[in-house]
Amino acid sequence: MSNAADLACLCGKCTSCVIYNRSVCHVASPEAMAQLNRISHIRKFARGTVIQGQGEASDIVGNIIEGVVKLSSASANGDDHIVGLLFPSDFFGRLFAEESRFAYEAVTDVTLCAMNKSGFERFLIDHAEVEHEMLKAKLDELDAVREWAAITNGHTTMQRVATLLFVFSLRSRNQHREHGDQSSNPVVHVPLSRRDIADYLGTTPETLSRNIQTLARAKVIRIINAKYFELLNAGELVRHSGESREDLERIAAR
Amino acid sequence: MSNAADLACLCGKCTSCVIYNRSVCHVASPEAMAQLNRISHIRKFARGTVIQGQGEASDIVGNIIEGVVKLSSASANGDDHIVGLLFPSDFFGRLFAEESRFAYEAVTDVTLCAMNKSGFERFLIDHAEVEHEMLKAKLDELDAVREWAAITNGHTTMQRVATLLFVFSLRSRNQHREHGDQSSNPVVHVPLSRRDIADYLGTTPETLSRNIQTLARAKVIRIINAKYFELLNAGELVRHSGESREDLERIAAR
DNA sequence: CCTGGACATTGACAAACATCAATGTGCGGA
DNA sequence: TCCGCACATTGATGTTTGTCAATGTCCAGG
Repeated sequence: MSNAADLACLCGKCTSCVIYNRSVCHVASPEAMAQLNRISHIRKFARGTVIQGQGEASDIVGNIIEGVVKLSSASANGDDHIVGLLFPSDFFGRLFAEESRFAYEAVTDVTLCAMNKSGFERFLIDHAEVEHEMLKAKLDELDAVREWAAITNGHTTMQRVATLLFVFSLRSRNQHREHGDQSSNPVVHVPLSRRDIADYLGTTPETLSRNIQTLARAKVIRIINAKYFELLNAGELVRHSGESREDLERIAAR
Repeated sequence: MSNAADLACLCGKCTSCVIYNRSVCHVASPEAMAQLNRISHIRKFARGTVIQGQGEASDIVGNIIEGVVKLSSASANGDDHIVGLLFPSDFFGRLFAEESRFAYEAVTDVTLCAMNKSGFERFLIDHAEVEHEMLKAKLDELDAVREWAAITNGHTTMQRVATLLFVFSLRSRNQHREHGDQSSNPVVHVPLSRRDIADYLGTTPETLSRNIQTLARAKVIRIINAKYFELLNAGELVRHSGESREDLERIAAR
């Protein structure tokens, strides 16, 4: 069927889940949590796995525990575009629809807290407080998608590249700080291939590469390897993005 | 305060409202409907009015009865982009947030079924069935925004222009048919200025105009005036859009 | 350790697009 | 009705970007 390894739920009580505080689950009552424990199970998907194809029946939903999932749409003429990226604690899948409008693909190895779609839909009927939280999360997501659309739309490729790098630098800040070297420059981890980044930014790998190299030559970043960058001059990166720092921080916070 | 004329609710019972069947209200019970009648009132805004500014406190929500509202975002460097258009039966405003991330502006004269934001939020607590419908609507909207982002992102300006014209032709089909002349070609009404269309498509008025004129020279459309077009060759328009007809119809249905 | 293949980079060129500037057009107010 | 102003169109030009092709680099598997 799928490349996923199905396991029994290993997370014990949801309250000890690593993403509990950031996911919609945190508003669930103890009774609701117990029911969530019953209907959810951990599933792992290897990097590159198409978890759900575009137009396929939507039958699995849940929260991302670990890894990055890309949401993409292929148009009639063949080229596909990434319309969203999902990170740990983001909700995965499409509720209340027969099929998924977009393809979900694991960009890194992914761990999912998965539930049967209709099972979770039934759960929501009895737990309006979770559905309420879901609505709030989706309203936030809607703003974020629109905001990202405004960025990819009217800006130069350089501005989009700078925006993406800076936003990812804010997101990976915590990980970096765990290493304890506050003195050195931040390290930005972008777990996407050049093609995926290009698809996300609405450009080509060639144009993207040229812009990254330009930033490197200008000593704004240093390319450690294809997926890791050292941020040498955050102020310059913000300047290249054409956005205000506050806007960038709001985008990163999502 | 605002340019709006405030009136007592003229729509009588919500069940006779012109957008009742398409709005979230249609799932409300008689009791809920009575309460909606109490907390809502009709407001009218003249073309060009900024109903809610970007970053302003969000205090008014509701349904659009008539007219078109644009949702736009101005970035730090000054240029603004239209990230969405709202049509009759669409929900207006941002629930569960202190301020609005985007500016709402009346593109045509607009009639709104308006409610106080916190009043409607309190209403939703007691009426989970309406909140449930709201969630479904927002999930659909999320798909639509992502789909539109995919279109504006990786396509040429001509493809975006053709897509917009064809989608608007499907939306204004009903209006046209009311005139009774099924024999003649469909008339497409685009109630936006060239600048607004350009902002929506992520291009400039000049490039937009050139593409429209190219379509006219190719006898795909005929320009009646700045906001009305006669559709001479729908098949060719679809071809220029680079999308399949099914995809375009789904986008139009929203 | 070597090798093959996928991925990233670089170069040269053509196409699409934005910009600046000028001209045309239509609508509403005097 | 006429006028003025905002809006739409058209033209000329430079920049950005996509495309095609070649080369370089990194990593996994033998």
